[in-house]
Amino acid sequence: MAATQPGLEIDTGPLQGLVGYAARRASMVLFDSFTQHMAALDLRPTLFTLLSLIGANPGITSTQLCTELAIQSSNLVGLVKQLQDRALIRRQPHPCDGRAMGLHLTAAGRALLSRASQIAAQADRQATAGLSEAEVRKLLSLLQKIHH
Amino acid sequence: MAATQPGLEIDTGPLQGLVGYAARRASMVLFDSFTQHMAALDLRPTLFTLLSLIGANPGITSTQLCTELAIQSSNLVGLVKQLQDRALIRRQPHPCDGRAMGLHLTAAGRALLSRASQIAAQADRQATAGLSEAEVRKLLSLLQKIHH
DNA sequence: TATTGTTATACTCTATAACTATA
DNA sequence: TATAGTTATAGAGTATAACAATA
Repeated sequence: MAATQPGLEIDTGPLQGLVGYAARRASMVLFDSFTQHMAALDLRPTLFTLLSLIGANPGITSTQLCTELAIQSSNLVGLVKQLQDRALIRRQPHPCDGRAMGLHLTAAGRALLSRASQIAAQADRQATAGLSEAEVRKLLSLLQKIHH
Repeated sequence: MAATQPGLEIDTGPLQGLVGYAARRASMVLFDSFTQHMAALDLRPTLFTLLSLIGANPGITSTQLCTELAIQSSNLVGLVKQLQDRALIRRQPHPCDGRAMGLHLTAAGRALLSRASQIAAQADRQATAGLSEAEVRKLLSLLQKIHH
């Protein structure tokens, strides 16, 4: 007999009531949906996030991105380099701070972001297909309350 | 003048309406709270999850854990080894499948899980302190709808 | 043949420390 | 002295492929 009996229910024990566990599992579902939908554009969630923020905030600096996304500046370097190597962004000296570089989308970056935004919205809708529109809005609002 | 002006608002652009982005950011807050509260017990979220599932399902196998948590079996090996090295679990031959090993908590594992469960609940409450009890229940329900 | 568990490997993400150039 | 950005490095998390033992 096989050890794994498909019908057997697993008790999640003390994990059941934890928002942290539920949020992590839901994030995995959303992440998988995003990755599958975005495969053709070769954009991981992190790169899409960066592209979105640079697109919406032309001239934003690495430090500002780090603060907004709560990531370490040392970890941002490679990500920005990837976007630059793919010619999706360009770096310009900051007008009033010689240490900083402002980040801007290229035309290719704008085009990719436009397509990627639509795909990300589709991936999001698919992963939340079991929820009504009102539930999605409520969920967004509750998650944002935790973040801010 | 510094490039980063603290008062300047960042536009999150197309990320604003994405449940995936909101869930990831909320997960980060919950993860940080968990890590801080659990530092004394030296339990990462993953190890706590494993300990919880083994505690609630004595004799559970690696394959069952992998299915439940949606992780690869090759990645589970090291995690189980850590728990075993810390004498929190023991492995017993499965009664009716010579290939499988049933996982069980030791007395030390039960004691640690008991303390850790309380701390995890505290961490969860702190990260969701901005929500009412009804909102937390609603949030849990919506997140679980996405997962299942 | 299929499944359980394992090793090896590689890529991503994350965290820390040390460094440079400029403010 | 503090800040913007970089390099190097190490620890987790995650993915695939290949394998031995057993079903």
